[in-house]
Amino acid sequence: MTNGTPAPRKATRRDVARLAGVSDAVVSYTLNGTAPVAAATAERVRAAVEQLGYRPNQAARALRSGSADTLAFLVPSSSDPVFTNPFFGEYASTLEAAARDRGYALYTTATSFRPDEVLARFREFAARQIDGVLVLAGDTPLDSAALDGVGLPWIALNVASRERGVASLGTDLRAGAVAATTHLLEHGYASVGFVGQDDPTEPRYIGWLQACAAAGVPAGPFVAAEVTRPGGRAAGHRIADDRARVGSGAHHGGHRPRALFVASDRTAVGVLRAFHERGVRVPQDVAIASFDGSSEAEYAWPGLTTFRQPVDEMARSAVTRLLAADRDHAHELFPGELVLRRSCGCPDDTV
Amino acid sequence: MTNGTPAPRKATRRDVARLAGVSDAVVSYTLNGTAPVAAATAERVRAAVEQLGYRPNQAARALRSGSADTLAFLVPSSSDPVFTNPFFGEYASTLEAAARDRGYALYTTATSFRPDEVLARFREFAARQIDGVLVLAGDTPLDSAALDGVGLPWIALNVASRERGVASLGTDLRAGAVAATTHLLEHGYASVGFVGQDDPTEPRYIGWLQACAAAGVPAGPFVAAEVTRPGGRAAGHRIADDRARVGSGAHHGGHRPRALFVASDRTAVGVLRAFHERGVRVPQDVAIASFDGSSEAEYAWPGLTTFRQPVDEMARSAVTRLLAADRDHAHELFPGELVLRRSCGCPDDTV
DNA sequence: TTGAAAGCGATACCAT
DNA sequence: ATGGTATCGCTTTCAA
Repeated sequence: MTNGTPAPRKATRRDVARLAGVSDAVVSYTLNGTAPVAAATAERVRAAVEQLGYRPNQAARALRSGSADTLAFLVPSSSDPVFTNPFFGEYASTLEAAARDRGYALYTTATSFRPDEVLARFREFAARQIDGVLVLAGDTPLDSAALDGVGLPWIALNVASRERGVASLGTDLRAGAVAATTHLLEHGYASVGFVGQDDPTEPRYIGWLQACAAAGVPAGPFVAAEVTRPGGRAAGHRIADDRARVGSGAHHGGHRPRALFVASDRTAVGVLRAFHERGVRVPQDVAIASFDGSSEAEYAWPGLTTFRQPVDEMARSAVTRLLAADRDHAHELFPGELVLRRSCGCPDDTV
Repeated sequence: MTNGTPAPRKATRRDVARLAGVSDAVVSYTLNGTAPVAAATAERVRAAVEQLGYRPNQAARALRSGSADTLAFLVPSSSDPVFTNPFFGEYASTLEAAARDRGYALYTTATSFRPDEVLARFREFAARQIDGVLVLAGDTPLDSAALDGVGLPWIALNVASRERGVASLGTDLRAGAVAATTHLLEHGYASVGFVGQDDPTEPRYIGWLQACAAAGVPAGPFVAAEVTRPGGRAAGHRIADDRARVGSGAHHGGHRPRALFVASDRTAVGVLRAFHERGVRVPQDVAIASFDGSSEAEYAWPGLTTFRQPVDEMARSAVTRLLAADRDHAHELFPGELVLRRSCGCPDDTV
């Protein structure tokens, strides 16, 4: 096809009113519960609606009421094949369910991470009478002042830390890093290295340092890697070949670590790949714990021990807060949990 | 937050008209090119638009014109965590770009696979003045008559075969199965087994049989598996333990095959997992080729040789056909290509 | 409890 | 080339 029939001239509210023998207003009252309607009248209206297969025109409703009963989910992405963000699918799923539960539809849109593009999307949303925007921020820098200027409520998802004036939420990355690193240490490995972004202010980096310090072991080595599978693979090759160089903030390095905290599942999958290629065994030669709890950690080989981000809870909270009458500009931090699998040296894993 | 300012009272077309010193109509003419406008006038209008930051109200436009300039992407999913369809992300990405290129927004929605739910979504789309629907069908049965009744153009994505009266497209699964199986045979393996759904009419199953027949080798064994990672894992365990039973249409079985054509990457990832658990080496003990060309095949270990579905091309074609003035009810078949990696026994792979 | 009617903001037809 | 204006379908006062 494209299939499609000349459309049997859709019934309007007026048709319903006539058939039920009432005024237009009463139809509205009945359907929206905006005013009391006699039981008998309501019954006739409902029958007419049924008979005509009447569905209120949402465009008219939006025009009149200024609300399209729709939320937008905006996914800025730095790489070209958008929706590349691994969290996208998981968030989309729950956000849609949560929005629908509250009578809203969800409108999903990708964009480049460029501030002017993000702003342009916000403007488009406003023009479409959209009621609020959920932004999957990740590491995208957001120009909150400009976005606020559009006049749409919005909230940032997947954000690491509080920023003045922006509503946001995210997993407690630091605590997760502590949990993962500590677990590795409890296995008895003498030290734990870190693979992740080269950013000394990053909470996972900080958590790793803290856990090492708390255990009284030297932290290291630090191996810089992009948050991608190729980035992880490159880092893995450097480690396997004992070329891991000391990155910023590293305390020592240059020899292959016995255990590794990798800052994301994507990166860890790349590291695993590199290790396979070089014959480095996990966990026998190097143990690994990673971060995110995404599905790619589950079926990796060996299964990745990983700190799970509570995406569902975060998504539901995001919708609730976005729709709340009394809006806050807080940053909500969610706890996660460590999922144990084989890669850290634990005996078995469920899948 | 939720952030949001009291909204600086949005400018309407009337404000623009007044500021530019023209009538409402001229603003429309200028912006939409619906009628000739003097260059000087147009300039004044544009300046006013700029100055006021005017954005046409899309709800009003939709009400008046009957079109929201929006396409819907509907993803029926059988499992509860919706958006579980592995193609979802890839399609969403390209569909959105293609729609945007043509001035349409894309509205993404998940639903259960239940026919009445799908129908309900179509009705909702119609009420929202949506212009057309892209349905990611997969193996979802669609009640095309009922959907046509809604009066919305629609097209089914990811469909295996032509069905009367429905516009659809999909990869040539049979040809892909032939290519994958044949490649395995060319490696010199004496026979090639099949892991996939237990459905003798399935094109990949048929293609597998055909390729074996063409090479003059017995086809088998056939191992039934759900199109999921756990399904693949279970099948993999049966194979590794030499418990692979003869499924319907199988020609022989009961001993571990030397090579395997697996009908999807998801399934293959599960098989790989099972083989790792049992110490079956790929490709030394069993070679594997799979189907889809998704990103999970790329970083699996070993990298999966897989038949890539041309998702991008299909998505672009879907949008084009959906928007075409002269709608067809054809089924468009796309060729794919075999991506060689290590799992089939090829020497190396790029990643 | 019900009805009449005034818009919401844009489009497009009909004049001029 | 430009200006009036009816209209899209619905919500919501205001009166009755």
